[in-house]
Amino acid sequence: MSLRIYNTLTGKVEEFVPVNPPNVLIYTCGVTVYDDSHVGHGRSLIVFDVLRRFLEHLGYRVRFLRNFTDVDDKIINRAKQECTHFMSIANRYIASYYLDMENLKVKPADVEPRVTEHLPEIIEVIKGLVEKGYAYESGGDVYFSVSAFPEYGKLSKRNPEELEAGARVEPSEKKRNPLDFALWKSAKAGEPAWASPWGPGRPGWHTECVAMIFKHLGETIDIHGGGLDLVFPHHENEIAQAEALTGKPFARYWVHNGLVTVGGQKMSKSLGNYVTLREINSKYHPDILRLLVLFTHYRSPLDFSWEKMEETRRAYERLLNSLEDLELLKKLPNYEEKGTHPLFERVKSAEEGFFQALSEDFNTPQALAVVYNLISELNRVKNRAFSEGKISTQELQAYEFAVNSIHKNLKGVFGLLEDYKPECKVEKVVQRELEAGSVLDDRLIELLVEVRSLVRREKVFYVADLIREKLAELGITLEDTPAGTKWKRQ
RNA sequence: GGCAACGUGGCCGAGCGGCUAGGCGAGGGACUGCAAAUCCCUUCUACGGCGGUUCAAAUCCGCCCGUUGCCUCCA
Repeated sequence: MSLRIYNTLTGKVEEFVPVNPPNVLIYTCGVTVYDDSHVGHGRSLIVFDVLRRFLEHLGYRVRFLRNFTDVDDKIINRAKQECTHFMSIANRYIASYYLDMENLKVKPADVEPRVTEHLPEIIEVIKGLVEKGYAYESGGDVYFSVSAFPEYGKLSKRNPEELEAGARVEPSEKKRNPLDFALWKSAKAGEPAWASPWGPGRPGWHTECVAMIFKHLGETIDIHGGGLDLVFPHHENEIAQAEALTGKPFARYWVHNGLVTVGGQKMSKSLGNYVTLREINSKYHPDILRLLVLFTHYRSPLDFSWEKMEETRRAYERLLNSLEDLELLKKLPNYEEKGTHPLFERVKSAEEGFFQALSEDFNTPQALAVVYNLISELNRVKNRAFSEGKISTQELQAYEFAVNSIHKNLKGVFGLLEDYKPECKVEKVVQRELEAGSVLDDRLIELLVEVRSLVRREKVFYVADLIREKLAELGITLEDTPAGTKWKRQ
């Protein structure tokens, strides 16, 4: 099995062929650490986390980089506001970011480089560009000369003349051409600065990624990713610098995820319509956001709402119910049946369909549709077994096979159900804020459930209903099935 | 203004030349002591509009309408 994926550079879905298989080099633009991350960042992180897991599943040896921009205007401004050093702002939000990643179950990158740790490399890149005539020094700043790089605009499908006509590029007397962009900014008073051949200053926005990629991955990488909003100018400018310097393709596949919107508008700090990952995490299990993200194709816009979070939560619980009910089915009386159960074949073809969907431009919604079809099938089996009050050994084995298959793939590739264990209760997975020190520990609930089963058998239903009602008030839901009573925390 | 993308059933959301997406919701039924969970059925001509290509178009082409993104920092 292979992967076909949309390449922003060519505008087509292409066969994925790494430069040096089985190695795959991936770089994604990380965050600028001046504030908490929001759902928009979360989507990007989840998308590339799953893409990486899928490539690993395909047998590739993935080397994955995600950077931190830990010095820029916003960080400096924030530091000024708080009368503190810019590094303490950066460190604070890097710590915050790591906590979000851990909550979201996003695998750490192999290298997570910071701009401030790569000044020599960045200066090297700029020096090289100046020497080759692609960049010029002007009043302590260094600018990349867009006109020196004829292919400028090839990623974002723009041509420089049109961009100039747009006239929204801020004019600067230091620039020769309004499209030229800063590689090095001379330091103003009170700003962080590093020594350079052009005087004290700090790097521009785009060079850091180039320098870090050269250092940790090489001159040509396989996949360069990020949000759609980075295509221009950021990625365009990265290409210009990197390819001007090396004369080699910088990245073979440019992969961009669609943006998160709220009420149709882009989620952003400036509009104030953002929801932080921290808030999501305080209200929902991380799997819910992950599932929400994966229910939409990675290139489409995703409109976030709390209603949608609720819908997704219900869809998630439906999934868990079917997996968990394996334990109930095991309690039913068994009987022998001839031959192998057809469900075995269905599971195998579902698994095939799952990966088939992913290999065609990473179609996670399609893959989930396959999973949910299988879930429906399992529920039909379950329904029949419950109504007959028994299950054949073969069928039970097939059900277990299905549960294991779903669990394995959703966990390994989608990063879902990381902390799901068949013998543990669903609510432990879904429940976010378990009251600390609750007196309602599992053994106590099980005792009540047992007592209730007893009175039900004696048909003293008002007592049974009372127990169920009172437990419900305490957030414990009971469900009676032919194989016994199932309980969960709400 | 320029450059892109998108417009699918009650809502969300795949599909991108012929074949059931899927999720959520709503109504009816089965099961159940009652609930819940689950299953089955239903939700009529689902594919922005108008033309065109084709034996066949949601799917390709053209025009129009609408929404959004990028053009400034942004995942």
